[in-house]
Formats: sequence, C-alpha cells, structure tokens
Amino acid sequence: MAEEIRVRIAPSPTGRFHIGTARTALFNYLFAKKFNGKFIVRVEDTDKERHDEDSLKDILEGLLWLGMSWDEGPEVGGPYGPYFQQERLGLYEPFVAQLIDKKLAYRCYCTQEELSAEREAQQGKNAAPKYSGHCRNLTATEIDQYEQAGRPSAVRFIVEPQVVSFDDLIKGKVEFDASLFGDFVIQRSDGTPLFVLSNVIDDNLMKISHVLRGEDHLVNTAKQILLAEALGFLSPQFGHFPMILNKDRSKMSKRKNPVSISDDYKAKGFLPDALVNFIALLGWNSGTEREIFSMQELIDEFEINRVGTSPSIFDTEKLLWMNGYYIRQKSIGEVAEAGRVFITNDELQKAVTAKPDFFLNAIALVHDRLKLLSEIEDQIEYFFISPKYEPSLLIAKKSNEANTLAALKSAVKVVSELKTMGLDEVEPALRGAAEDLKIKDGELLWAVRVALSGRDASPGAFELLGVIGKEESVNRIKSAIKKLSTP
RNA sequence: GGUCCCAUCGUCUAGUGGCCUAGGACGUCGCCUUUUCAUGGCGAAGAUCGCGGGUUCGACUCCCGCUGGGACCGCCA
Repeated sequence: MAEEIRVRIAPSPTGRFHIGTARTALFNYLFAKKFNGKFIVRVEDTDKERHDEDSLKDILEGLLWLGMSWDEGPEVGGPYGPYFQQERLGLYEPFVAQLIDKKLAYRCYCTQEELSAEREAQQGKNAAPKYSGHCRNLTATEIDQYEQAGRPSAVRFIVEPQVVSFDDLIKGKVEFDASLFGDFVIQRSDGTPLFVLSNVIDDNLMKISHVLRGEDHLVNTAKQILLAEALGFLSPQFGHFPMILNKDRSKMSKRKNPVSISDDYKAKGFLPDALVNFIALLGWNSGTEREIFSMQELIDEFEINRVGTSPSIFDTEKLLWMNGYYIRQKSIGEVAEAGRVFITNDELQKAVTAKPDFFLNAIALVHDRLKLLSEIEDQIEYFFISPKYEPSLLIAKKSNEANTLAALKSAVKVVSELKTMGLDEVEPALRGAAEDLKIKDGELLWAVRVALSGRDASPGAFELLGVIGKEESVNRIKSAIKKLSTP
C-alpha cells in the first residue's frame, strides 16, 4: 500500500451530478479524510463530443454543496496537474508509443463499418462480441498500403489469454478470463486516449493509492491491471461499490428516478447534510444501530470493509423523513435563512423582508411540520396574507353552523379583551368562552383555527393567535363570521 | 448469448456456526398527548433468512448446485 492515501473521483462531464456519482465521491472523500489522505477530482473529458461546461459546473458545485471540497483538482490545482485530461493529452502519447515499441500494442486500421459488421455477425451467432485480431499480425507491406491509402488507425492493446485476478477491497477476490476480452482499443484514430488508458496512466502519475468506484467498472479493472503491468506500473488497490438501483431493480437512471443532485434535491428543498447522511447509509452502516451522522462523524466512523456487497434501492420515503429530521434539528433562524430562497411569490417575499421577526415566529410554528424547505412558502403564506377558504371548513366535524357562529362571535369578544397574547392568557380565555357557550372546546378552537389559517391542518389556535396578533386575529375571525352568515 | 457481481421484513440494513423463537430504521396500522395537522412517546403487523442439497452435535452464517436479479461485453466513461 502506498504511504499516503490518495483517492480520486474521475467524473466525465457528460450530464448532471448524479446520486450515484455523489455516493462514490462521498465514500472516496470519507476514506481519504479518515486517513488524512488526499481527495482528488480529475475531470475525464477526453471525449470532446460528449462533454459540456454545464455538467462540469454542476458536478463541481454539487460536490461543494454536499460539503466535499477537494484537495487537488479544478480551480485548486495541485502538484500532479493538470486535472483536466483534455490538458493532459500530450502525456499519453509516449506511453502508447512505448507499448507499440514493445509490441504490446498495435495499430488497427479496421473501419467502424468493418467492426460493427464483425460485432453483429458475432452477436447473430450468439457469441460474445470480441475483436477478431484482424490487424494484429499485419505485415509491413500491408501496413504500408494502409498508410499510403491514408487509412486512419486506432491503437489496440494486445491481450494474451490469461486469468486476471485481484483482491477487491469490498468484493474480495475477483477473477476474469482475459481471453474473452479481445484486443481492446486504447487510443482513438484521432490520437486521443480512451478511458481505460488515460485512467490508468493518470492514476499512476497522480500517485493514486486506491481506486474506489462503482461496480460497473469491475471488468475495466481487469483490463487496467493488464495495462498497468505492460506499462510497468504498480496497480493501486481497487474497491467496487454495489450499484444503486431504481425501484424495479435496474441501474438507477434519470428516466426512472430523480437523480440530479441540483435539480431534484437541492432545488426541491433537501438539506445537504441529510442527503449526505442518507447516501452514506446506502451500502454502508456503522455496525451499531445509529443512523444519524454528520459529515465529521461519518469520517470518524467510516470503514471501507463495512460497505456491503449487495446493491440497494434508493428509497425516497426514508430520505424525506431524514430531511424532516434534519430540518427539526436546525434552529429557527437557520431554517428561515435556508428556506427564504424557496419563496417564489413576490408579495410574500416582500412581506417576509418587511417583517423578519414575524417571519421567524411563523417558522417556529411550522418548523416540525416541514419535510422539505420548499414547503415553507405554502406553510407560512397565511401568516402574511389573509387566507381564502370555503365557509363550510369553519364548522368542526362534530359541530354545526349555529354553534360555530356563536363560538366565533364569542371568540371576537374574548380575544378583543385580551391584555397580552401569551399562551397562558389566550388558552384559559378561549376555553372559558367555550364553557360559557356549553360547547366543546374543540368546536370553538377548530373554528378559530380555521378562521386564522384557512387550513384544515395547521398549528394550534392558541399559538396562531399569539403569532398573528390581536388586531389581525380579530379581523380574521370577524371575516369568518361574515362568511358564515352570508353564504 | 458469454463473463462477473449479488440474494435477510415493502425499502435501507444488523447478523462472520450456538447470544436469532432473526435486531434496528423508514413506511404502514393502532394507542397516548390533543382543537386539526405535525412533532414526541408507546405498541402492533411485517422476513418459513430465494430454492435444493451437503458439512456439522448445531446453520441466516461454511461448501456445491439451481433459480432469480443486476452490471459489463464501443475508436463512451
């Protein structure tokens, strides 16, 4: 094992920052931090046609949002840069030349058409698609002819029949029969390297000690070990995490699940700490019954050998619960600050700005009802803006119109006479009013609560009165009376 | 089709031969607190540990086979 723990995530900016990428990043991050190692970001953008700036930005911002800053990589740089493969292109050529020199690789002049025809033929016979090795033993004159004709050539790595085995940090011993691979391409005909190649070279050049990635890379690992050997590199240690699945058990995808960290989670009002905590539990557990962990606690507790081997389904229900839990743990001020950006209604936004303390008081009442920050707008709206509702809502289930009307009228009187809006004064006053009318507390309290909130579900009448205040409350109750008596 | 990986409540999971008549969490249901909804507290239902063989005094745990699911088989990463 290398002396210093150096791990990396190697995203290719071809799409939004994904739940699966986030989890791989997290485990890498935890592993690095646990051992005071380095967490590196290397952007694998050798495929010019597929990558875009937006994706890169989304990935980098997402990482930061989740609380994972990198020790080396884009923007921060580092001793083994550049950290964009696009800027490292020149580095790979000598290695390719070296492989060709040593007759461990060769130029392949086959065209895309020839190759796909070959593949189709093989699949038609139900055989495993594998390169025939057509160009492997070309004579010097044949090569000359191709070159004269200006045929472009890719470079293929020679795979000799053998068994490749390695000890995976989480899967244990894994073996592959390399004779099934065929000679694979390591350099495109335009001279750019393919993932298998650039990945191995960069990991070596960047002194990566552990490659921790998704299980979908398991076969690549065998190929990369072969390449590393041919190049004279010492392979890093490998560890492959099981996949995260859709409900139907297929590989988690955009089509079937919300997977974008920024669009589906950040924008919907999820908290980064909740997401991190939840994602960490997808495949890992502490061995205790504890489930709530801050990032620092995860770093302290994380053990790679406690990462499971079986895939897990992403369960939004539990994430939602956890998000609510994290919201409840935050102070009113924190929730208010984090939640403000989710208020889209201009009128409400202005009202909130005008009355910051009132906003805080409102948040205090709805705090433990929130599962998402984005629910704040709907939850606090009626504190600022008189509610609209059907008059019939005012009548409690076990009450009637006459009782409700009487209750509301009595409430107006009682509330008007209140000296303060403290709970200890409001509560006995309203309960007393109900008693005087010989109706149940609930009949009166339901009506008052609806008059104030316009909702069938809301914080309690006493608390609402306290926050909304005497004058406004009386107005709302009066307007409720008007609603009921003039249908 | 081939290769590899995987298989405990609906879901995330604990479990490394006897502590398991299988534990926790989410979800579901019920009760309590209560003016509603949440929160909080208590409780219930929910897994013959995919199936079949072994090994063993004893298997959720070890071995083999089967079945099922997934991933990978590109001049994508």
